[in-house]
Amino acid sequence: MSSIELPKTYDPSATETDIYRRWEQSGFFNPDTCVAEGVTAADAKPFIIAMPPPNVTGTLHLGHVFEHALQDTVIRYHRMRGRRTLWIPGTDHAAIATNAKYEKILAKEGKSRHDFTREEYFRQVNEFALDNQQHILGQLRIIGDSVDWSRLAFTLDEERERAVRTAFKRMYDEGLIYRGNRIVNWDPKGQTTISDDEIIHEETKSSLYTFRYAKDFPIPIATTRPETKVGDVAVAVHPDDERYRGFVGKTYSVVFADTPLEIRIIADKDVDPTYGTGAVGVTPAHSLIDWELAERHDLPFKKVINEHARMENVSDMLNGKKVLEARELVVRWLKDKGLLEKEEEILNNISKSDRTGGIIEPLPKLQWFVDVDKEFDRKGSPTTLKSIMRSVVESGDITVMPEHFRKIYMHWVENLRDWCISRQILYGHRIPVWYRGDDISCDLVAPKGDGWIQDEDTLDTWFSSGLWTFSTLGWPDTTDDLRIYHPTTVINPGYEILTLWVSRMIMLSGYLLDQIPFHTAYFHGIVRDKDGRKFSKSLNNGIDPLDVTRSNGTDALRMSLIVGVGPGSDLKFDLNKVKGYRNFANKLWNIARFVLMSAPDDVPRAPLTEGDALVLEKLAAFSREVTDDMEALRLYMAGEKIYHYIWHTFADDIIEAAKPNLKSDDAAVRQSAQRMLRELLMTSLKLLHPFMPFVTEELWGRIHGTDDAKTMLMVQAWPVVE
RNA sequence: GGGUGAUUAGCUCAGCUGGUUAGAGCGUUGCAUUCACAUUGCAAAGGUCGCUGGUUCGAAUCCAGCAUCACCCACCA
Repeated sequence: MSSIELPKTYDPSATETDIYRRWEQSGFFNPDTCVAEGVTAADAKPFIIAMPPPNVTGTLHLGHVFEHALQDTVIRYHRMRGRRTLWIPGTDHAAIATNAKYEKILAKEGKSRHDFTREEYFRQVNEFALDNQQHILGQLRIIGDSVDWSRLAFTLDEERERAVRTAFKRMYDEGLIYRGNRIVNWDPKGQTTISDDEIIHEETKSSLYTFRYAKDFPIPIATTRPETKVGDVAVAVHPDDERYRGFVGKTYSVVFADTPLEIRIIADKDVDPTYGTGAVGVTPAHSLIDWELAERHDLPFKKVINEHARMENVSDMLNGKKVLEARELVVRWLKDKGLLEKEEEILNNISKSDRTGGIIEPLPKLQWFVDVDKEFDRKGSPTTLKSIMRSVVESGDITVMPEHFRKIYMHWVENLRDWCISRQILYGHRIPVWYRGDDISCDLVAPKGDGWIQDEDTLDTWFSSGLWTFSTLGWPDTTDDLRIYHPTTVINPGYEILTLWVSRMIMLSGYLLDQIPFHTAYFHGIVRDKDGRKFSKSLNNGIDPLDVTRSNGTDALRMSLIVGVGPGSDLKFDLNKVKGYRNFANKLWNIARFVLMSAPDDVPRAPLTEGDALVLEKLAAFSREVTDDMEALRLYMAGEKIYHYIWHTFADDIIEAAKPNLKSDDAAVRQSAQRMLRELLMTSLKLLHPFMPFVTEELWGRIHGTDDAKTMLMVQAWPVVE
């Protein structure tokens, strides 16, 4: 073999694009191709990750690189391990977020969604989304994702639409999806309902007002939202409260803020007699707890706030006023009439929409829900969606990493309420239900005949992503893909979507397939800036990962995000750490340079000296140790160990010790050293490849040639077989 | 109000089921360098492992309590 000359330094920008192209063209990202080409055994154990689909209109941020570095490292390891390895890529239509983004664009042009027909508007948003998709998919290539592009999916494409409608219909037919008039979280800014999990709470100072509806009203009540009190129908007290017992059952007619009210006094044990005045003004239309109270006591409800957060159905004084204005007016009215007994400052939580920041108004609306407590038959015994979600985690069928998220999950499941899945935006999966007069039809397609009108609402984006692990594999058809690749092996999302996404996958996969969606849920944390703050537009502390990649190489960035970051823990992004791994890539480059210069000839059969044999034995033991870490998903450990071995054992100790032997007069000593160093280099490249795929593949190609795709490092056998 | 996690060198973090002088990277200081690599090498300084008790022959590691920080959940009117 002729000697190979390497430049003195490694230049990632000169090689990465070409290497990715070579990987992609080989077809080996697709496990079926690996089997067909004999790279992977046909009966190999499968290993599958369904990528958490990034928002279709998003741009790549460090959080993505972190998440994808973890997944790609795991995927590459298992592929080299000989497993039938599939990483499914895709994007999420992110209904509300995408819709909001597009409406902003329209607003800039002085237009709104009302300027278009529903179909035209949808077409435009979808086109916008798919244009953007190309952008983010290109970025995933830059960071080296070894995903099977032939299985690319989008949560709102035709195949996924069929899956969504099938899932909806099955659940509808079984009574697990129902339409009901209930209090929902209304976002006046986004003009849509949202689920409980899309709400964020912000602690704020508010005033707590204690007052009476009228002079002759016997019980004072307290509230932070006086304007809603025009919707009151009752006052609830604790049944054992001596102060108020005598009034229970009576009804009072009062005129409150010029609005006539009929207030009944009821007793309910949910009322805390020690808080405030021990009496609650009941506003069934604008408070979930009051709605439930009203149902128990058969009270009417009166809606006084509309979808634009303005007052309605009340006195002229308040009608049409915004909620906050109305609050001031009511307080002034109370003061004028001498009805305000106390005003104090308290801390309480304001609910806002996670997506739009709009202040949530609880409103009664006719919406679609998933019933998590309804019993249905599963193999002859009754169960519920909630109990499916509970049991697979409790039993350990699904492993949760780190373990403490299990508790958080279980606690969340215990307190779960029905899931509101209908949204009043146009971009998303339209509810597959049609109405004609009193007739209703739920099916995959519109019913035959004239006059059927489809439900106007669309589905919560998480409903479609909840089907992700199997909608990407051909479900509802019983495909080979589904048989071979489901359940998937690992899912690797951020812990912030444990409830929004992971729980829904468990629910829907459990119900529709009677399978868990994945065996292990490995949650990662959040990438923060140097000072531990979240990256945000308002702080202007954003870092474009592609800038980091350009100057340091993708490998260095990936490695800096993996080493030393345990499951579930947040990490502070540190450019110096990236630079450290850029230096490491260069160090490896020079190790290879030295080895190829000192051992230009491949002498695999040269007899080993005792010392060199010992080095290789230690290397084998080290490889086994690293393999254990990889199997247990301790990437942060494995990465650090490999780094340390290559730099401080291989380079600092072994190479230095070998130098005299390479110059020895004894040919046997020389050849032994040459063989030992070459084996060390090849094994090091293999061990490091999952973490730093580009530089290792580049070196491998320079040593072994690039003519035959099968010689690529990506598909070489891992140093430890079993 | 309930819950979870964190607290180890100047900084960022490892330290699994308790066992000899507590580790890494970065940073700092000193020295070296025509030798594969200055994107380098060698060496050094630097920690009473948040606090208080307990269990133990022995605890950064287990238990209890406390403190500070962060996060999650919750419709207290």
